[in-house]
Amino acid sequence: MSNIRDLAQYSPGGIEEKWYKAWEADGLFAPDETLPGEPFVITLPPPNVTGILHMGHCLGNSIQDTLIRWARMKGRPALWVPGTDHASIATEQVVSRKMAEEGLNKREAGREAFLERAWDWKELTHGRISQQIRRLGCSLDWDREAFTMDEQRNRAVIEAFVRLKEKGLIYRDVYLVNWCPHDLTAISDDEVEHKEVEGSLWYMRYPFAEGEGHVTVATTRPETLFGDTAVAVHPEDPERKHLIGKMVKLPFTDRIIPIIGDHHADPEKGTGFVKITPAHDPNDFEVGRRNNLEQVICMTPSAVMNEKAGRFEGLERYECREAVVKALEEEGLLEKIEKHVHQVGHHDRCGHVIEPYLSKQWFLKMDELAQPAVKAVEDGEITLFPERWVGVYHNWMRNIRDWCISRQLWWGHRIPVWYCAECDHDMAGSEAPLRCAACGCENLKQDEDVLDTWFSSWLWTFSPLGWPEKTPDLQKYHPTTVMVTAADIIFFWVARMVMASYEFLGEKPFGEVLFTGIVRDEQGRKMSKSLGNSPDPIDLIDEFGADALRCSLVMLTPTGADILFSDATLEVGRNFCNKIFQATKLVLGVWDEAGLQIPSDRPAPPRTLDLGEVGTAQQWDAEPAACLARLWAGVFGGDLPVPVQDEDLTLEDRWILGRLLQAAADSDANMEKRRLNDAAYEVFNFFRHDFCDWYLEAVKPRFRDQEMRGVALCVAQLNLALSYKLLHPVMPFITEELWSALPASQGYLMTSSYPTSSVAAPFAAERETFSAVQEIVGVVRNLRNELGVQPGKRGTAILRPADQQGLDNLLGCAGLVALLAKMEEVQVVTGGDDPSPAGVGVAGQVEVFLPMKGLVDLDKERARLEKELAKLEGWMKGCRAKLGNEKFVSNAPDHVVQQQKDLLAENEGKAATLRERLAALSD
RNA sequence: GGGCGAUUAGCUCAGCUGGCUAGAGCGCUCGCCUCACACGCGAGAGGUCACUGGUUCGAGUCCAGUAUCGCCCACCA
Repeated sequence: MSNIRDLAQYSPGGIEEKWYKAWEADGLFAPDETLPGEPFVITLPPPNVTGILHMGHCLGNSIQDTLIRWARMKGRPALWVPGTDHASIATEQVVSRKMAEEGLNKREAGREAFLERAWDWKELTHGRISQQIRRLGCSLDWDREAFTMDEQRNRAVIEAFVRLKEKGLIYRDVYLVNWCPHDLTAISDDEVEHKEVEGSLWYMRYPFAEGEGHVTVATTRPETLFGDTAVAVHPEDPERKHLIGKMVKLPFTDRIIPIIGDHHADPEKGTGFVKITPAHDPNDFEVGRRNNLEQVICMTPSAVMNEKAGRFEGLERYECREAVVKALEEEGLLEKIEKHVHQVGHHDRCGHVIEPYLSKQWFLKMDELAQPAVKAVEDGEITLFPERWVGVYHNWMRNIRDWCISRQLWWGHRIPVWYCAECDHDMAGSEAPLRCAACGCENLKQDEDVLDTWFSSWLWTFSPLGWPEKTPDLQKYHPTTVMVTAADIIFFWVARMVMASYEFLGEKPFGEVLFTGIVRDEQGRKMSKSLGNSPDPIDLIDEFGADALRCSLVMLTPTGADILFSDATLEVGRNFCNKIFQATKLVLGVWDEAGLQIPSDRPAPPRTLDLGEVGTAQQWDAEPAACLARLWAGVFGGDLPVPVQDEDLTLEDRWILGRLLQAAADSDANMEKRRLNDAAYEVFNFFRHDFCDWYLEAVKPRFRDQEMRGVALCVAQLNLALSYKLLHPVMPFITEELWSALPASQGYLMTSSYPTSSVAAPFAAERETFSAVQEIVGVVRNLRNELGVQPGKRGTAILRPADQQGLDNLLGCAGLVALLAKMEEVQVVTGGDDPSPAGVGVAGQVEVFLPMKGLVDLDKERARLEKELAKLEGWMKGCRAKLGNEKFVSNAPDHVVQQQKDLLAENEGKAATLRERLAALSD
């Protein structure tokens, strides 16, 4: 970026595309198999090909890319496998809707035509989605891209189905399933969303078949009475058990049904009598099985009453409900109506009320599959983060129910089962069999239905790696390292992936699961397409840049909590990008003026960078120049462009190097702990506050000095370079761009080293001195502001340390204090009378005077001092009480006690100064 | 009905193993276009850490309970 000095502000436009293309063209997204480290592998949770990506995807993808880039830089073969999900029912709905908009009907068009449309749609959305992912900067290995319904994945699905069927875990049964009358398909338990609904409880009378009287049953669904085949009472119900065996007449029909005894009936609930509708209620279905009751279906698949409803035939279920209630009332069979709030199941995809419906479906037995999956999490073989999800996971696993895997849809993996037209024998396989294995006839027909979309997703850690073939990828990269996903699909997906991997490969699918929060808008609503409150990430990237978006998302994402998202949060990231840019601009400008030369034939820097090998704290302290040279070689390769002696390294140089190495170590430690937000914040704060606000301000005079600037430039450039390295996983584009602009850099930042460290940061003494300087500068600035000194007015500040050691430390810092506090002169004195009139403050053990030549408003100054003194005294009172408490002194660790003593002494000194000052002012 | 989470400055949230005179960003107030940056710099104001008890020398941090909000699970009498 030769024009870096010409740009007023950082602008990501163009830069992002440029680098993404370059990375891809140079093959940097593929795992570098020459690296010795342990592979780091993620399979991207495949987005649905239903539309475009939303903010939730951006969050998850940013986190994954951050992890992958970090691991890659640390020298591990890093593989991130892209893919998309066919999303059976969701896509089918979208495509049907599109067709409806054109006046077409899915069923009239037919299966083939519909599938053609669906594939077209898939092509379109896939293109859009992969474009979005690229814009975000995700370093996915596109050569390994997979689609849950492509040929390879189809083979995997069929293989899985056939194996499970042969094992006897897949069975077909007539069962009461969750049926969506809108989409006309069965769905799994997990796709049912329970919502609270204000309904009513209707008390209906069923007259005895013989004689007078009736029983009263309470129901929330009067329309299902046409499916009733019994009334149940508890077998030990003393009030009612004598009625068992009697018959009652079902209103509006000519049927009579028995009163039976079944423990499902609760004497305490309702009237104690329960109508039993085996074909329309899950409990009643069980009761019916236990008691061999007839199953009477009284609705069509669309939830319209059928011929069993007599004169109510043809009414939609809710119309029928009203009509039945009215009719009951007219006939005196309605005893009462109560308001009743209850949970009603809705289809999570279309929102329609689920109808429990009797139909023949394929199921997968789950309890056996769940065993190893439970054990893996119990044993810590797989860790879930945040940990609280472990309980949720186990609770589901231990109460697992069989999975209904067939769907009455077209878009999906067609169930690989063929039925014999003669004997109804069924055969599973990857291809159509020639003849029936049972009777030999050749009239075979494939199942019309498709598999639940999650039946392909649950293979996702290994199907993209080539399973069922034993590919090299599968051997090298499975189990994967980490799965990053939102917790709302822990059952649909995460739990099932664990089961599938143990079942088919005998090993875990991943070592850890990282649950992200849900992205919400400013009102706290979940961002969703239906609400229309999710911005198009492309628009945000256009406006703020991908780095800004990623940076804001990662910094805002605490450990798995939901995050509120708004444009304001993006400004943080954008502004930070500009800050990095500006700091670089300053350093490069000075570099150019200095005309320092970097030899072009220097060696390349090593692929890994262990800061501990560069120097321990002791080595840095003893021979800083040598350590600096090693750090330079580790980051840039080759030698420092200027000779550096130990004494060339100033206080601020040593301080910033110490802080830099500390930030690097902390940042990596936080990445290891998956506290990405802390890692990002660490560098953010280091760069913005330590490096820009203090270091760059402190070295500006040296930057203007021909003799001095060489060393400062080297230190500054190292700080920039290491900051880029630390920030690259989160903000890949701007860091790559600025890295390439550094005179000393070589190669791609993306595949350069990420610093690691296990040693303490150096320059402890210098860091202490510098923070004393910071405190003094703070006090001077505060005095200037509080006393209303004009900004342009540079006066004299007088520092009076408490002791000789303080004096020695400070003598060399006077210039630095003057520079940073914008004073003409800073004097360091011992003893003597207080300068007066002057503003007074205390920084640690140092008294700070700002002589004001009669300009001070005495009342204002007194008030200021009193306020400060009061605050101090309040604290000291508490502290003395603590130190006076024998138990504290004997029980608390020594360093804590000592720390309190030191603080007290310091504050007592401060208070004394303030009191003296107050007394002087009162004279 | 069962379970989980949240409750800290006006707003959004950090605060990981108890030692904090409780932090950040945004917003607000005051002063600055200081030769990298107004997407900026400097200085401030602002909090009984939801409530009640307990453990402890010491609790925002641990325990018990209460309240409010949110989420998940559960067979819709």
